[in-house]
Amino acid sequence: MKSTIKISEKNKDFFEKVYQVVALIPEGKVTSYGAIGKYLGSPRSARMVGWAMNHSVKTNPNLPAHRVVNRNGLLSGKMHFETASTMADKLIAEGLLVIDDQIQNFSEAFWDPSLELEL
DNA sequence: CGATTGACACCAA
DNA sequence: ATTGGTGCCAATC
Repeated sequence: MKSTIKISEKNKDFFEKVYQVVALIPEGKVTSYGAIGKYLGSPRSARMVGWAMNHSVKTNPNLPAHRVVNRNGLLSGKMHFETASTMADKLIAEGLLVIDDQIQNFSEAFWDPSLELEL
């Protein structure tokens, strides 16, 4: 069943939307920057999503940013966490298969907001 | 204000 | 299939 989130119009900032989507990522699932950007209407603004995440660590430390990886399912931003192993460790703890900072079952663990969520 | 950087993605060769 | 180059938008220097 679709969550039907519907990002409130109160979210005026692009970053807020990113935070919202990331916060809605179910445990054991992951998504990509491009998917989030696409969901927000800017499929080419993946870098922006990454930028938002970078700040999210300081602004929203509770945000499950470890569930956001690049298009390849690679834990590109693991170095931005408390420790370089925090990201992979959390993903593994959630049931994901992460080897060498690479999500093995990325295909089945992939969670596309554009598909799972209703705009 | 101009140039460079950044947790990326996509197209072309 | 792999590698290289270009585009995205905002922030920081």
